[in-house]
Amino acid sequence: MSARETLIPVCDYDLAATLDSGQAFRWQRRGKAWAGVIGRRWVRLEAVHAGIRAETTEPVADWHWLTDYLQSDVDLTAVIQAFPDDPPLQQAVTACRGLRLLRQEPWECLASFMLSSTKQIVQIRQIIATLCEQHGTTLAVPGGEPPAFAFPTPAQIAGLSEVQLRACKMGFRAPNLLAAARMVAEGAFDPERWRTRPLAEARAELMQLRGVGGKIADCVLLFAGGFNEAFPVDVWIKKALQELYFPRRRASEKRLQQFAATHFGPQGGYAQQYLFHYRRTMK
DNA sequence: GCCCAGGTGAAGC
DNA sequence: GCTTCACATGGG
Repeated sequence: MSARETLIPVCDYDLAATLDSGQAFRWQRRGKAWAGVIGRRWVRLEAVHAGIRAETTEPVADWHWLTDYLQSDVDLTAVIQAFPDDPPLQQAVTACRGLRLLRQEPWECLASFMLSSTKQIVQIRQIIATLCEQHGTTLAVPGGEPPAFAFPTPAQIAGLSEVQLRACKMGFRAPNLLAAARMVAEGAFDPERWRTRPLAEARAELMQLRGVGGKIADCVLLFAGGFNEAFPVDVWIKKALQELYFPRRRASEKRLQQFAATHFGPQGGYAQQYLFHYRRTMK
């Protein structure tokens, strides 16, 4: 049975917080719903009482691509029970209950976070929107919807010049993205193979790319690879850790990194997302 | 104008 | 080892 719509039954899922939390950059609010692109499909999502209502352009027989992206089968209670039992984290969990991690497509996630360095989230969204509009494949959308575009493939980006990429306002990040796209297009880097390796190896593999350091690698490991123990340390997390866990004395960069890597356990990536969202939206 | 942004890499002590 | 700086661009 194919249909253009479905209901994904799920509870404890804050769709708005999840889609707007800075882990993915392509979701647009449309009233009570959200419009976006997953792979080569346009999608509209809306939180309803029984779960998440989804609508696509063409009829769909198997919705696994969407439930996998949304990670709607994850038992959030079990994830949160694996968190360390400390007051700051419990406070963030209480405030942001229902916040989830998505499972994104590896190339789009890698490229997106390569464009994220020292940019505000609103600006990252703008750069990526421009990149997709100018260089991504146009997708079919329902009547009345504005045009939608796929994220440009490695081959599409590899065929561009640095000047064309800089025209998307990505500045000094342009040569790094171009080099990565060319490596993928030439077969010198597989944007998916790292997911099958142990975390440390996968992280090292990603960090071979110029412009990918520890933080961006951790974002890709977490948001596209399902490495839930990955804990990206960015400026917001540094503020959160400093204020919540070291309020008396200033903690060094190294101390914060050490704490981040050891305190939060196997579901540290979820904990990171709660602390990140809490610090960014609650104060 | 000024400071900062989901950083990284290279150069300087 | 650790600290400082350049790198584009735009928001607040």
